[in-house]
Amino acid sequence: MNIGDVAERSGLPAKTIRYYESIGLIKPRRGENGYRHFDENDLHKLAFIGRARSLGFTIEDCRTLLALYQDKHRASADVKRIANQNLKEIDAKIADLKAMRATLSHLVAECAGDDRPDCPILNDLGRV
Amino acid sequence: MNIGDVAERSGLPAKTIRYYESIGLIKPRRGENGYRHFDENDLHKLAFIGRARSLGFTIEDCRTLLALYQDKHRASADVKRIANQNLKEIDAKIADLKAMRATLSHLVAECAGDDRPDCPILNDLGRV
DNA sequence: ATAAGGGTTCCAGCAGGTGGAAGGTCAAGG
DNA sequence: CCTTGACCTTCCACCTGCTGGAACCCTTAT
Repeated sequence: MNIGDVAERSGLPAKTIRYYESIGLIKPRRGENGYRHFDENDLHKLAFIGRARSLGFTIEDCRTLLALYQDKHRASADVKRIANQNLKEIDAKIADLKAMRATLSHLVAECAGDDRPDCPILNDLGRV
Repeated sequence: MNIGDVAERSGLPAKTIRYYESIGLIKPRRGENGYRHFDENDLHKLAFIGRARSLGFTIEDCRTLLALYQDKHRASADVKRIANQNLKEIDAKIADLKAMRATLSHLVAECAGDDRPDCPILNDLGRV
């Protein structure tokens, strides 16, 4: 299939697919007319990358995971290690966001109808 | 204080602080010798930006949040609306991260993590 | 024949920095 | 007084992960 078909089926923009080829993530064949030609394996790989990216894996993670995906003799432990690392990073981000949310919502509550110049909340937000 | 001091105290690299000046987030004074000179207010702003950035806020978000942070007469409907908008965005980010986390942790739990080639994480990622 | 709707290339640019070169400044030690 | 080394300055290039646009070729239908 052409890039438009595989774009639709994988959910990735054609531009992004060309970019992925340019960095060597996929290697579609070329037809007589120069058009890229994608097979089912390419489609699976693209869907794989798209999903991994949406789960927060970097391109380099994707490269590693794809190699493991293609390697029939890989150990699942390798994959699990990468996924667990990602999980840790997600947890850290959630914790940080929750802390920020608490601070901001407190600020909103304190802010209402109060025009005193000195605000302890602002001091807290900017604390070093 | 000089950029090195404020870098250490804010936890931001000196390079990043110069970049923040270049885009107008902070405006440190300059000494006779051309060195940037930072006061406590600059330091607080930098610490604030650093925290907001680490939570996934864009630079433009930071600009808005800083205005909120600096506004001594912030007891207005406008300021409250901005803060509430940011709260909504935080909530959306938390929800996204939680969804990502749920998917990943489910996959990690399913994965044996041993040296066998069968890995549910990769199987799931390869779904079209 | 022509127009629409694919496809191709390359070049530029976004956010948000980071690294390095080339050079100016300052305080301490010999 | 001079040198050394740690600081500071500017500028320009590079990074990730795309995205947009120009300029052009290919295919198909009318």
